[in-house]
Amino acid sequence: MDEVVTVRRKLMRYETLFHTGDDFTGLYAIRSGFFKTSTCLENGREQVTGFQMPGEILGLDGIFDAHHTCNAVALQDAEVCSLSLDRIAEFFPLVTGLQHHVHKIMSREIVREQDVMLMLGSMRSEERVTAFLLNLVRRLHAHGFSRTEVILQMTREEIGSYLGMKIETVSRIFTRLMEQGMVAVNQRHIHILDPVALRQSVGQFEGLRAR
Amino acid sequence: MDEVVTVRRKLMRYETLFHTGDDFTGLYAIRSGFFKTSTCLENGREQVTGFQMPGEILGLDGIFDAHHTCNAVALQDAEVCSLSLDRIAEFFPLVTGLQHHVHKIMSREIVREQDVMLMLGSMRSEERVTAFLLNLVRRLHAHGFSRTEVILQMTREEIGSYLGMKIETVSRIFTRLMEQGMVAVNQRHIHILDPVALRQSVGQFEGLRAR
DNA sequence: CGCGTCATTGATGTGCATCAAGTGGTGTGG
DNA sequence: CCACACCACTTGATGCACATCAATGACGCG
Repeated sequence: MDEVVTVRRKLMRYETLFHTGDDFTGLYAIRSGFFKTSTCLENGREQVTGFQMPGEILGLDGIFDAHHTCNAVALQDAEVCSLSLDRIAEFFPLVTGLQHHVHKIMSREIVREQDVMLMLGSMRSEERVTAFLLNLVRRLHAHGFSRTEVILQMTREEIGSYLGMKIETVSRIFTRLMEQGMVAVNQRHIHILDPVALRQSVGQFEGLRAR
Repeated sequence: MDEVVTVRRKLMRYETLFHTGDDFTGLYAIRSGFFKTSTCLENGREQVTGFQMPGEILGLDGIFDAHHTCNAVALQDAEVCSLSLDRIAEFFPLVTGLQHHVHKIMSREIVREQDVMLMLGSMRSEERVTAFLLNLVRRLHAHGFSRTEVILQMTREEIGSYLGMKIETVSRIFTRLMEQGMVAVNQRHIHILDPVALRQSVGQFEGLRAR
């Protein structure tokens, strides 16, 4: 895989990796740091479309018409590797299965977004927040972090924008979960106290495929 | 492209093309007929994740872990072509750009789902229905159908499931749009009377990228 | 016709948004 | 070191959009 890495790039907190409308030049593998993607609505407000962490891929949206359709912003100081699709294609005859790997990454993205659609379409707000938290700790744990402690890299506003609810509602739900003893919340520091109860509170969706 | 078509298959109305959990064998290009994709929630209810029409591709969700994660059901008698990804890969050295074409299709799917997420996360229900209608006629028009007349292939229930609202709300919004003179609704026959007003009623989202 | 499915319409309830005020942590300048 | 401002966040009061519950209507089919 190192063969297709063209450039490394460091970003400072709040620096933008690419903007909506930028020419697509290739994908980005996150080596360190935490990102958000968002799109700008007409009225100037932004809607967060996803959060990405080390080990994940950014930029798949730009392949379609060679332009990006969202903004990608680092929420922490971060480092990424540029991957050129051309290089991947070039190496394909040699590295059988690499092409297939790209398909898998894209398919996973499609499936994941279907899960978010499901969540937005049919969960109540408390279920969305718990699903969000559980998804976050699972992905972090997959990369070696704690499965009970999270330090959120995003504001309540960004969480709300992603989950389709207002900042006040996010806040109220955090306090409610705290009152029920499921989590301990202190600023952006979240301690998962009762993962079983959390999963139950996601309700009929606890069966959502883990990824 | 004909080279990668392995099999044609005819389906009757309400017949299932693939189920959740089925082994992934390849993609399907819709030649005729109208499909829905859905996933089953724990309690047995279903959530519709998309509608597909001739010229579109089904099955991208199955690439990730070689199993499908949703059901695809024909809403009309339909015909599809099976496309084997292996065959595509096999032909890749010969047909340069075909691989890239697959990437584009997958990227478009990712971008489209981001739009649905946006819609579910930040539109009110009247905006969702109008956005849904406009999206439908645009896609149909792209395939040679009228841009003012639609015959819905799905029930109100399925529309509601897709848009994240209840059947009664869907119904009320259709009558409201009719009262405002934007559309004429007769059962599943929809006549777009005032596309300009419809687009305005989508509000700040009229700028959503057309695809 | 009588039944089943799908859709419409009305009455009522509730979850979340909205509006508004207050808290606490952090940084800055006097 | 404190006063002040600023920001992210919390908390409370009120309103509205949509869900829920219930009844009725329209169409197709045996």
